[in-house]
Parts: sequence; C-alpha cells; structure tokens
Amino acid sequence: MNKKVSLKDIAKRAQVSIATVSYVLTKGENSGIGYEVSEKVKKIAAELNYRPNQIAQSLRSGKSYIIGLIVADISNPFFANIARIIEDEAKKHNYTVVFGSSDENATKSSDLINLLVNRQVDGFIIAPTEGSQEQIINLKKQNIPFVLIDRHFPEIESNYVTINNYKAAFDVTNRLLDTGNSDIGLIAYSSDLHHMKERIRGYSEALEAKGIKVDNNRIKKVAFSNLIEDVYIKVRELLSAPKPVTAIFFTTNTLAIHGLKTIDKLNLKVPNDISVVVFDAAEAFDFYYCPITHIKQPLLKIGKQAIDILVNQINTPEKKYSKLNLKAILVEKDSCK
Amino acid sequence: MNKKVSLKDIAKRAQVSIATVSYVLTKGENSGIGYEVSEKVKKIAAELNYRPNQIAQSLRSGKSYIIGLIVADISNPFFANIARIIEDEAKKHNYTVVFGSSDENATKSSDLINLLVNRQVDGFIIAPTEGSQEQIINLKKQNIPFVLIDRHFPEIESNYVTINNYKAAFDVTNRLLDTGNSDIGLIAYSSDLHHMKERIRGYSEALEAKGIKVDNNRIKKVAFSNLIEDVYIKVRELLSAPKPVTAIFFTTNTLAIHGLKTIDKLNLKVPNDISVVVFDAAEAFDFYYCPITHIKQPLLKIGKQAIDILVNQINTPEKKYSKLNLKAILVEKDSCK
DNA sequence: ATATTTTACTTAAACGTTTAAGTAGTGAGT
DNA sequence: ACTCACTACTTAAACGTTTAAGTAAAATAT
Repeated sequence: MNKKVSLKDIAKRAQVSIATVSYVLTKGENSGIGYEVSEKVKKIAAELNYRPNQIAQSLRSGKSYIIGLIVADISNPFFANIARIIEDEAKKHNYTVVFGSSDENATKSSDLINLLVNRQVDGFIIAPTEGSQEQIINLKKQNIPFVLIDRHFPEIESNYVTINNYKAAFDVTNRLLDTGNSDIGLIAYSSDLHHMKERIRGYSEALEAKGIKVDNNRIKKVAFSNLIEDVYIKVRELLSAPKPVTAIFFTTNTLAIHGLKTIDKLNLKVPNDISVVVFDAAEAFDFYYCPITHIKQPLLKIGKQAIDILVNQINTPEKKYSKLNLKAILVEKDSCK
Repeated sequence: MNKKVSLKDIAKRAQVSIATVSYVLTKGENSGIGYEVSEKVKKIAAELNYRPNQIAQSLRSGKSYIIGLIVADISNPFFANIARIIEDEAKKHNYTVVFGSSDENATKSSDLINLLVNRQVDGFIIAPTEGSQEQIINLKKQNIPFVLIDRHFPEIESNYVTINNYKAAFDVTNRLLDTGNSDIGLIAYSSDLHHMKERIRGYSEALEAKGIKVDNNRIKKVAFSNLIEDVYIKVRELLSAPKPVTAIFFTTNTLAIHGLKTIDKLNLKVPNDISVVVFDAAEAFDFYYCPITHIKQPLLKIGKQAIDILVNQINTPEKKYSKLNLKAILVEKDSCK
C-alpha cells in the first residue's frame, strides 16, 4: 500500500521541520526560509508528488471550500443547466460544489442538508421544496450562509435569487390573450410554493385585467409524484369540458412535455386546435413540430449572482440579505394563435 | 457568530472527558460508559444539536467517504442519468458523490482529478476522455481505486464497466441491413477512444458479414468541439454523394439529435427517405415524429456495478481487476425501412 | 566590543475526532 | 485479607495542516 505523501515525509527527507516545509510550500517568495533549503524542499515535494491534504487544511482552517447545492429535480434540464453554471462559477472562486436532488421531497431535502452540514460545507445554494421551511430556518439558526434560488419563502427573510414569476406569467398569459384566446387553462404543480402561486397570480390578473373572470376549474394542479398520469387527466379535462379551453399555459417545462404528449395523443394540433405557452424551455421542444412560445430565465445570471452573494456572505458574514428578482424574457414562437 | 458544537462542548457541560462523550455517541449499547452518564451526554448532545464533524472524522480515519465521479459530458442525458444512478447507489453504501464534467477535454479531466485527489476522495468513477491515459496510470500508481465506465483503455489494466459496443453496433447495423438498406453511413466522433472504434468495427463487420465492402467515405467523423456544424456538413455529404446512403447509424444520441435536425432541414422524412438508428436514446426523441430504433444501455446495472466494484476495492484493496462487458439491447422502433 | 536587529529556522499548539492504554474503584473468589 | 477481574471512566496520541511564539546564530549598529 502506497501511503500518501505528507509534509512530514518531505520534512524527514529534507532534514528540516514540518513547519519549514509548510512555510516553503505555502508562502511564496518571503517564506522567511533561505534559498537553498527552499529549493531543496520544493524539489523533494515535486519528486514525491506531494498533494496537500485538503481535509487537514479544512480542519485547521474551519473552511471546507465546499458549497452544497440542492436542486429540486436534477432530471429537469432547467436545474441540470443551473447546476452546471453554478459549478463553473463556484470553481472561479475556488469552491467545489457537492450537490443532490431533493426530488421535491422535504425529507430527502432534509437528509441532504444534514449530510452536507456534517461535511462542513461553507454554504448552500438551495431550490427549496415545499415544506422545507424549517430546514431553512435551521440553517439561519446555525448561521450557515445560504442563497435560495428559483423559489423562496416570503415569510422567511433570506438571500434569494429568483425571477419575477408574477410578471413573466402575466406577460405570457397576455400573449395568449392578444392572439385571441380567452379560454385559457393552466397546468401547475399542486404546491404551496410561492413561485407557483405567483405564476398562477400572474395568469389570473392578466385575465382580470382584460375583464375575464377567472374560472378555478381551469386552474389544474398535478402531483409531482404522479406527474405523467395527472397531466394526462388534467389536460383532457380542460379540453373536454362543456366549454373547452383554446389555450393552455404550462407552468413548467416538465408539465409541458407530458402535456404536449397528451395533446398529441388526443390528435390535436398546435397551434390550430390549441395554443400553448410554457414556463422554461426544454431540448425536447426542438423536435416538436411547432416551435413553442416560452419564458426564458436568465440562468447564467441566476447562477452567477447566487454564487456571488453566497461567497460574499461566507467571507464577510453580515445581517443584510440580498433579494434578487430578475427579469425573465418571453420568447415568442409559433404555438399561440 | 455561532461556533459549531463539538465533543468538547458536550464534555464540558456534562463534566466528563471528551473521550467519554465520543464513546457514548459512537458505540451504542456497550460503550462501556454507565447508564446515567450516557443518558446525560446524549441529552446534552441533542440539546446542543451536535453534528459530528466529518472533516475531523475523515482526517482521523483516513477515509473521506467521498467518491469522485467524472463524466465526459454532463449535458448528455446518458451521463446525467448515470450520474444520478451512481449518486443513489453510492448513498446506499454511505458515500457522497462529488462530480464534474470533463467535457471530453483531457486538461479539464486532469484538473478535476487533481482537485478531487486533494480532497482525499476514496475512489473514482470515470468516463475517461481521449488522451487521459496518463491520468489513469497516475491513479494506479497512487493506488487510488477507480472504475472506468462507458469507455476504457484496452492497453491499461483496470476495473471497468462498459457494454459490448462491438456487438451492439453489429446488431444495429444488421437491423438496417435486414430492412433492406445496403448503403449505410455512419456518424461518429473523431476520437481514438476504444468504444468508438468498437462501434465502428461492429458496423464494418456487419457489412462485411453480408459481403458488402466498407466504404470509408461513409464513415464520417465529427469534432466534439464543433459538433453542430460538423454533423450538418457530414450528414449532407452522406446524402449528397454520387451514391447517397439510404440509412445512417448515429453512434451517440447527441450526434443523432443534430443529425435529425439536419435531416429535417433537408426536408427528408424518416424512415421513407432515410432510415436511422442511434446509439442511446434521448428524451427529445419522444417528440420526433418517427420513433427511433436505438441501442439501450443498462444504465442502472452499469451504475450499480461500478459502485459495487469501487466500494469493494476501497474496502479490500486487491490486485484483481473487474472487467465487465454488459449487454445492451436493441429497441426496435419505426425508423428503419 | 557590545547591544540590537534580522534571518532562518524549530517548537508546540490547535482544529475535532477516535481509540489504545492507563487508572481508580468496586465486587467476587479464595 | 488479598488477589483478580470488572466497570467506568480519563489520558494521551494520532490524523496533516497552519502559524504564533520561541531560539540561536549572523549581521548590523553604536
């Protein structure tokens, strides 16, 4: 068995103390160690292929240089992309990202947070799931820095980077209205999460602004745990009601993917038989015969800002929270008519 | 600032030694510590919300319980899925997965490996990129356990879990031949990686087995770094040659996605104008008008086996390597005619 | 020539665990 | 009564770093 090379090994070979080796290797020019000894140490370190043990460094410094990222659903390309961006941004600040997917499940989220707290992560970036309020409050109590993304809890003061969901939903609903649709259904997750409510509020107020009464039967909610079937059922309900809708607003890309499959199964054509708008895109849409009008979130900005805020807070803990509401843009394609 | 709770804090409150606290908290029933003291310590630990510092545990034990996963391209759903499976499997063995994407770039791969070696990961699961042989050899030299997945280097003895790429490619090519295609093109990455060569060999030998001479002009290679354009060019070349092909075998899903887009642009219809088979699926294919015949890899099995082999090697370091060549299956759909 | 500063190192403590080894004190066995 | 074996703890060392504090020798100043 090859034991790993430590400062001790170098020290022994160079016949100096461990501290000397450490000084040579960590302080550059002005280590306070003489030229000859320095060179000797460096040479031996290179020969032995010395790698500092970051675990020991972390223990000593109290900093792990690890950021915990908890996304709601890693199979969703939205989160997959954001994870990637955050990883890249974190690396620029010399942080490694460890992440997990809560799958919209508060228990799993709690397990992940605990796991990572034990691993002494320096901070978190979290897309919190429903029912995870306490976990967030606990982080605050423990003084562990974190930034929420995509969603946040308005009742809990914290850093967050989200988009203006209300505004985006309002805009996209307006787009449907402008193209002549007044019977608009909405498919959402059955969730108390604020961003979901905001999307629904945007939809509702856009209708009301045009003097259209909101029909709660047209706001359909599906369970994350039973997505595929639920979407199928709800989309059918919208389309087979006494007065069927002429347009559907899918509040997430995953909902849309299964919604479009349902529409295909029912032999309806977008946009002639039914108009469609979606919150977020998906690569799969590229192959859909009709380009889909959708909301595009500024992923790069979200990731960059989240990391910036977090790293800042890690380095200079303050009581002031950063609350960012970024603008999302409406990408107009051919799916509304 | 809330300092974190350590054994010391509990010990002080309970008026016992640190060791006593450790014994109570880590050895269950037979800690050798009396009932009353045990209860007292446990109670205080709970009150203070004590969390063992895994960094300290790692330093002491020499084990980090972290597995490094390096995939070739995390934006590819094949790797995204496998990452997820590996994460889940690892958790069952009490390991945390830290991962990065090399983006098929040997330098990035090297950086990632170094980063993770410094972090004292207990082992690696790697989908190695072209030119990363030395990194792999270095891991061997340092006695760091690892398992290669998806690809491996035949010239380097190591653990690996791959599929039988030759067989799969042979089968899928045969499928094209059986449906009446004798002019078959192939789109591959320009890569020396063994699995890619094996796929090409499968294709070639399937043709030869039917007495068809392999035409090297029909084996097109594209650069990973210039994927979209290259695919477009090469697919066009195949289709506008003096004797155009009637079928194309895409050796990865990403190649197929852009290949199908090209086919759409050229106003050709699958399978009437052109037959298509693909190595690996993609969610996007669900929206393609023609269900695509493809090779399906046993992702779950690959992930499970990789973790099993790795964990095994971590716990009982042996010189014997596990080399797994799993079977992939051909999923027959409607894209061949 | 002597005091003072500077240089070039070493010692030792600390981070939070785990665990082998040590130490009282108790109870049983003879 | 005295040994022996338990029980219930504590002490101390170790994992690999970093760094404040210490020390001895050399260089400079007076």
